[in-house]
Amino acid sequence: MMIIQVTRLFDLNSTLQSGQAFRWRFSDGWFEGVVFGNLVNIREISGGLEFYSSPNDELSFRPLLLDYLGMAVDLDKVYLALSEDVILGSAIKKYSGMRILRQEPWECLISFICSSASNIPRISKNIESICDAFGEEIRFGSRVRRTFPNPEKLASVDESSLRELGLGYRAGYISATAKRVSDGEVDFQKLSKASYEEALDRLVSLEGVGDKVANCVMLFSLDKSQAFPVDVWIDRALREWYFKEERKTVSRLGMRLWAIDHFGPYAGYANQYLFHGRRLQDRRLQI
DNA sequence: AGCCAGGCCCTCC
DNA sequence: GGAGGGCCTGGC
Repeated sequence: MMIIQVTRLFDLNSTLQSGQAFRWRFSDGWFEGVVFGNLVNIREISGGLEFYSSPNDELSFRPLLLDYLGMAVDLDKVYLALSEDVILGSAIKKYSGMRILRQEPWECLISFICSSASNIPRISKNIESICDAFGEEIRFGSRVRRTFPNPEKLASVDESSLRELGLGYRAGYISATAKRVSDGEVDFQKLSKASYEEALDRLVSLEGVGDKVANCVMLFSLDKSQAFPVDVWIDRALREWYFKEERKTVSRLGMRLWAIDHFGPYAGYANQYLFHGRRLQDRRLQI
């Protein structure tokens, strides 16, 4: 067990339950998840975080965890840049401390390929099934979870066995993308350093990856804070809160271009707050 | 029963 | 270039 003192603004709940990542489970006041090959239990305590990790010891895992949680970013600076926008200002106040995760790109990519025409419970189930079938076991006391399988592993299984997991038509996309990634066609390290446009071009060349999915991957795993994924929720939020007067309909691509221009280098944070706010406004949200 | 979902891809205009 | 239909599966 280890306790981390956190002086920075942070809210674990909204960070882990705002649809960015799909392997966190909440029970008895703790979140349990699998990141960087570790089974992790974490909870927020006053003034900080308490966590367990396995198989790595907490001392060596701590920097990875903080990085994953997006703790390197100065949220006050982000808020300062965004809060001129009145609508965002109130969302920021409401969900203060919600951070953008920095996830592992490969898992993030496949997760959002799975997200197409789906919903969070199903996506979570799909990802967990993939791990159960092809990942490697990790134990922590009596708890057992499995890692997310690497590109080589997923490239080696055939599409039909993915379909059997209930992935539907996404199985073909996953299979094709896994092959291209394991062939070395995509270098996530490189994409993380590349420009937004360069990374976008590369990602949308993959099967099952369009503008929305690519922007999710860039925002949640490739350090592109201006990335602005436009899904149905953002579509609604912008239409209702920003384009109320507009007569003609704006396309999703148009929305993304507008948003990056309007919100600037932290458009991705704006996206996350708008997304979260608009979803919570609906009753029947499935967390 | 039939529609629609955290989209993408293909076809056709 | 952009609108429209099809696509797996599950839930209402």
